[in-house]
Amino acid sequence: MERVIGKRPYSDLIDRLRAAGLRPTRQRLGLAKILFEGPARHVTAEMLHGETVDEGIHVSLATVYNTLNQFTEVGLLREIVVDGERSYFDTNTSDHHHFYHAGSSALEDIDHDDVVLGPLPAAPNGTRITRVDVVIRIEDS
Amino acid sequence: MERVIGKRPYSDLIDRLRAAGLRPTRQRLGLAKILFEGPARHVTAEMLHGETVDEGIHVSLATVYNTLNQFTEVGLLREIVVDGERSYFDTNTSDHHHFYHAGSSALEDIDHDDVVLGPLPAAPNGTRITRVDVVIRIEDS
DNA sequence: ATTTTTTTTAGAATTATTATAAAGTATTTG
DNA sequence: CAAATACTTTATAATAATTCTAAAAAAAAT
Repeated sequence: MERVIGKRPYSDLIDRLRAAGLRPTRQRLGLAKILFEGPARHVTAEMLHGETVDEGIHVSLATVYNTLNQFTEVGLLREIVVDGERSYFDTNTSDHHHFYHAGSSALEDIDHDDVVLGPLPAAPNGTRITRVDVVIRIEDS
Repeated sequence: MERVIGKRPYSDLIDRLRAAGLRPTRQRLGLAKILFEGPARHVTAEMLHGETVDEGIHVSLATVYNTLNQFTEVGLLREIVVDGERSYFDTNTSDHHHFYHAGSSALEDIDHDDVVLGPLPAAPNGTRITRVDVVIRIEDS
């Protein structure tokens, strides 16, 4: 994530939110900063909320949920479901797959090209395929 | 002991539960009958509980959850996670994949051989692969 | 600056599931 | 078989993740 020296620190994020039709509010900017600075990552609402507390940003848990859902709707995040308990949001929105560590519930990205799929079966009548998820479950050996 | 085929209606299920180390109680037998008679299917706890009510069997929801978990532990069922809200249990315990219909939340089995996977990426150090799930998400077109 | 629209928030509500502990049933033992 | 033991079921409470509500706050439009 390159940052141009001399620019106002949030201007990239402001533009990004505006482009997505979301008002660049204090809380959305704070969350976007945490999410999109640094390398790609996987967060839950609870994790993200914890980080806002650590940083002294005041954002309610409800807003964290709202924001994660909105960011997902506009394509800034991708929602991943691996176990039934909680939802993960992936800042890597490209087409890719996941390792799921059953013990720690941690996710790890697998590059799209590292999983080779043959031709997919035909979708049932009246439907079309919108996404293919491959989850490779791993355990400590 | 000789067993007369077709004599006692529950004897197969009783044997199956016993073999799995589970006492063949009235409620477990009732649930097993619903689950394992007829073709393979995908159920949630709520669905299965609804069916017991329809059949006039009295089984509490807690027991339905307990039983689904126990059946899964002993390999009589396979748990499938596709969206975060609820867990599905699949009476087809063979290695296979799924279509997930986003609109109706319905699952459909895909035969193992209908999804061809190339060589898998190496599991991270200290871990081993225990399962690979392919979920093909479909929507009405 | 005023109005309008959108957003945030605290807290209540919902949903799926698991825990608890008392009562019931199955199995084992004598 | 009956008594003792072990396992199950159940109603209910508890938990956890997430969404809803409606009032207050902030952003954008006028």
